[in-house]
This record gives sequence, structure tokens and C-alpha cells, in this order.
Amino acid sequence: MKRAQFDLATFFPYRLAVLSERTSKCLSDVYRARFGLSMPEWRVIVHLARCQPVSVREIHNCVNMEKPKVSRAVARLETTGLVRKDADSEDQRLVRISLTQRGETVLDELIPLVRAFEARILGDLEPGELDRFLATMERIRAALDRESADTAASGAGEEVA
Amino acid sequence: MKRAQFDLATFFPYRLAVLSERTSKCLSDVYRARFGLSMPEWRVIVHLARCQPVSVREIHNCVNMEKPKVSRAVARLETTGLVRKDADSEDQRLVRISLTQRGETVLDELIPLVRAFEARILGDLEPGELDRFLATMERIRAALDRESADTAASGAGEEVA
DNA sequence: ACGTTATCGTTGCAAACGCAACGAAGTCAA
DNA sequence: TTGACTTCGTTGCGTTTGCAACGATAACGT
Repeated sequence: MKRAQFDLATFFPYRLAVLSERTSKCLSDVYRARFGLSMPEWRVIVHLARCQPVSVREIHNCVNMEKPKVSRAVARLETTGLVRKDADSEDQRLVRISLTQRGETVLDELIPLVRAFEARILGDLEPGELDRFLATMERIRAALDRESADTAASGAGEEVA
Repeated sequence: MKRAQFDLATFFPYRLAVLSERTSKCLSDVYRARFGLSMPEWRVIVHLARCQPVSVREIHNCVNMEKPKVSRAVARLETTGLVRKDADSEDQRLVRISLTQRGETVLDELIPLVRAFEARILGDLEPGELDRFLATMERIRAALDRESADTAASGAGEEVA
């Protein structure tokens, strides 16, 4: 019997990964070229644009990054002076992370650049095309949720015993 | 003036990256659980399902991975006995990478699992929805090509001098 | 033929990563 | 109060990554 054939180029997860990596790479050129930010740093600092002050844990939950990744990104941002870390007076375990003046200035300059990048990437789409794309993304995400639930359930059998 | 606001959760490159990482993670569970393959190893071995024998350079061009990554993945696959490396008799620089018998057996078992995974992920989509999604992906890819061309052109000014 | 240049695959190295474990701080029950 | 348990952010550690450089081979120009 002939060996199974497979075309990676038409394999959906691969195509998605390639497009995503390429998009992230181009985006990182925007915030790395002018501000020397890494991707984790970018995600942390941009989250601070939305809510502030915030703990490591909250960032971890909001920007899809592991806790140590967030912690180290914050540490770097602190040494570069874009972010400040204060102790929470009510719970000494928490760290209140907030933007410095310089951090706010950087964000004010960076955000329009990033918005412009997004606009360039999506500018050619027809009306409604982006919404349909996002809706499909959502459907795929739901399927992945079921997938994860299934593998978790099948693996949980041993733990019940 | 108020600080610029920004919502990472609705930022397209971020959403794309999150979905892609999640998809790749679930997929890797498939080939890692049963065969202990890493993502680079998976890409190499599945490319061999399509054309064989092949050089490191060709894999590098086809599966969107840097050359050293391919080289190391092939080295690991060789030690685990899924892949064989032979010298090219016509060009001593090239390496002819091909599947061993065991490699073919693994692929024959793995490919149906991976196809089933893809089907589960995309199974809920309506007729035509996937095609529209892929078409939009292609448009975004084209926009990224222009983006890269622009930055390359603007950076090339110094090199001409 | 011979020096130059290009291409092949590999390796070195510093940085980043994932994951587990840690100390510190808070919570809760007895 | 004390002791068990949880949650917080950080750190250690082995692995992986990206990038540049390397030796080896081939191709080219003169």
C-alpha cells in the first residue's frame, strides 16, 4: 500500500500559523524599530493603556502570556523606565504596575503607528469581510474549546480513581 | 490631553496570534502525545510525506522554518530513527533526507489523526465559509507582502550610496 | 589552473522560553 | 493563636530559539 500523502501547504493550522507569524513579525518591526520593545513588553505596555494600575496576575490573564513571561517583561520595562512597580498597601503580595510619564509618552506615539499598521493590513478587505472573518475565527475557537474539554475529560479518568 | 486608549482584545494581529497559538497547541497534542514529536520535527517529517529525498535547504523553503531549526530537527529525527541522511553523490554539499521504514509507518498512523483534527476544527463551518476565510487570509498576506516591500525599499536607500 | 564568490549544512552563543518550585503574604478553621 | 492551605510574584533550570559565523564544497571568471 502506498504511503499516505499530505500537503502541508493546504493544511489549515499550518496556514494559520504562517500568516500569524508573518503578521506578528511585521508588527514587531513597528514597535521594535523605534522603541526597542520585545513582543512581551509590547503586550504588557499596551495592556496598561487600558487599565492601570494592574497586577502581574491580571496581565497574565488578559494578554495570553505565562506569568514568568509577564514578570520578566515588566522587569525589563522597569529598567528602561517605561513602567513603575508599587506595593499594594492592602495586599502586600500584589504589585501595582503602572506607566511612568515616559511610558505614557511612548504609548501616545506608538499606538497611532500600530493602528495604522492594522489599517494597512486590513485596508483591502471589502465591507463585511472582516466581520465574517472574525466570526469564523470565533467558530474555530469554539471548536478548539470543545477539543480541549474532550482531552481534559478523557485524561481526568485516572484522577477520579 | 488624555492618554491614548487601546484595546488589545480587539486588535487584529493579537487575535490572530492567540487563535494560531491555540490551534498549534492543540495540534501538537496530537503528534506529541503518541509520537513524542516536536513542532519542528512534525513539519519536517510531514514534508517528507510529500517529496523525498530532499535537502535541508528545500525543507527550509517549504515549511517556513529557519535553516538551523530544520537541521536540528532532522538530527533529532535521525537519532530517533524516523529519518535517514545520505550524501548526494552529485553535490557533496547536499544532504538527501528521506524517511526510514519506521518513519513511513509513523506517518501512515499520524496523518489520519491530524486530518481528523483538522476536520474537527473546521467541521462546524458552513459551506463556503472556509473558502471565504482562506480568501481573506490571502488578501492579508498580500498586504503583508506590500508592507515588507515598503520597509525593504525605505531601508535600501542607504545601501545604494 | 587558480583565486573569488556563492551555497550547503552545521555549530556557537547569548537570549528567550516553559514549567516547576520557591519564599512571602493572605485566608480560613479549630 | 496556630497550623494548613491558597495565592502572589519571582527565580532556577534545562531546552529551544534566532542569528551570525564557520568549514566544506561547488560555480564562476579570468
